[in-house]
Amino acid sequence: MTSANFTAAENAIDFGAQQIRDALREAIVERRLAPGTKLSENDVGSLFNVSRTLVRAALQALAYEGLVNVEKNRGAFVAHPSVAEAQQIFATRRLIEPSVIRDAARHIQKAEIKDLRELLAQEERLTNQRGATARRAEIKASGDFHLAIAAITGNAILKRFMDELIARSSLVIALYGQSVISSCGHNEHQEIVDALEKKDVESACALMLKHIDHIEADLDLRTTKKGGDLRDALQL
Amino acid sequence: MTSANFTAAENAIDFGAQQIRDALREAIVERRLAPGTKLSENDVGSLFNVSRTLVRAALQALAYEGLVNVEKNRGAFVAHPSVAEAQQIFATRRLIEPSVIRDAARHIQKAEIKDLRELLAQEERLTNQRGATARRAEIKASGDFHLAIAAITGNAILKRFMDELIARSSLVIALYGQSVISSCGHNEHQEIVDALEKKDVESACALMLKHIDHIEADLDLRTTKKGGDLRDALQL
DNA sequence: CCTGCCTAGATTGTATACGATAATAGGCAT
DNA sequence: ATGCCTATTATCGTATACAATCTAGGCAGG
Repeated sequence: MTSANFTAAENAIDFGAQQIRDALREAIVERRLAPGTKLSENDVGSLFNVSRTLVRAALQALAYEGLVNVEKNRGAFVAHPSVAEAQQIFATRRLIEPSVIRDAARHIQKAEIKDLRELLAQEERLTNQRGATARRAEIKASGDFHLAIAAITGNAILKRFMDELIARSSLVIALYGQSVISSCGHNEHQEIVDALEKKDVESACALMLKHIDHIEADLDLRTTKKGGDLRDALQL
Repeated sequence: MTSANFTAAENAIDFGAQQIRDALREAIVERRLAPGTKLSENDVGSLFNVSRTLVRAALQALAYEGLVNVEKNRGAFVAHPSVAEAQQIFATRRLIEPSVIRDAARHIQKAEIKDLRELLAQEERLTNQRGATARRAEIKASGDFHLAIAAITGNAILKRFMDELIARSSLVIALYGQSVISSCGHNEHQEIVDALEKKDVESACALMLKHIDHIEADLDLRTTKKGGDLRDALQL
């Protein structure tokens, strides 16, 4: 095997299915891979210097998470959520996240509040930076905030559900988001942490709901499904 | 390969990964496969007359659902939820299902109430039957009731989350359930449907919460994790 | 010039082959 | 008899090979 001049081989890193999955996942969530992009097994495989076997495993996992669609005999594509899916994703978030933050508010400890504040600081830093990479990092950071709250509950299952919802939200925002101001108003995150610190459970809950509403309000879901498909065809 | 006297070969049905996954899933949920049972790739493959490739795909998917654990270089085993996991599963159900039934209560229509009543009738029929197969069908039916409610919301994502929670609940009940009376009190299901029919959202919500509490109360989670592993070793 | 069919190439679906790792059994020393 | 070590075996991890399917481009007919 030509282990000479490939970056992957240079670094001598051996990629497993898990790492491929994570790498693709991150690329999708940070929107470096546009929705609809085809993920050819060969191409991805040669990128990571692994056989199609591992790539397939990674793609199947991502398909289960809803981040890619695998069409039989056609291949895997970065998911392209329909308007209906987008609505369901946010409807689910509205159902779950208030419960999550209630649970988190009960369990939260000082160290965890400090961690959240650090995340906020990181977000602010990125907001003030400019450039594409900073924007991408900001997207991820704003999602990570919601995930950090889910992590506080100590409930691994809930955390995984949130992982999925946040990842898919990122796709929806990529497709239907209007303002460039990525996903989350940073201030709202801050207000939520303030409420958590005061152990004001109801406020935190209400703020979270309003926050989700704001995110969704920034979407343009009026587009008819047909129009979406047409645009899709043009993009491909 | 002795392709002569296997039922799979006789029926000449071609199994795909999806069908293998579903078959295993059903077997696990109906508790025909005890928690801890090893699912060897070779064995499963020869059972379905397919190569390990497809079996692996199915097992990976089930692993993602939390129904099997895959241990590196050791194989896949029917999941054996710890007490902590069991608590998380039910904690998550308590968080989500009230929201689900609230959403369902809003969207529900007459035809769907009728469908639910049919499910109840089916449950009752099975309760009155005796025999192992009837018990297994009853287990599945009682879970299907919760899934049917989730389906009413029309939210595919929520439905999938519930699929996972119900399936894993079945495992937990298999491990820690005390009374033989499987999982759900049938009466409670009926009361919930009654409340739904009256559009009494709050009652339905409260009943559901109480119902989940009852299911969990029937568990014996005092068992130390160590004891569980010991029993596991004996069962194998 | 456009439309429909047909062949060639590319891509996925599945099976198999080989290498790596962990479980197991047997022998040896204590 | 017991405990440790080693050789064997079985199972998993990954790559590759072959079959099936889809896509694209060209050619003939209208």
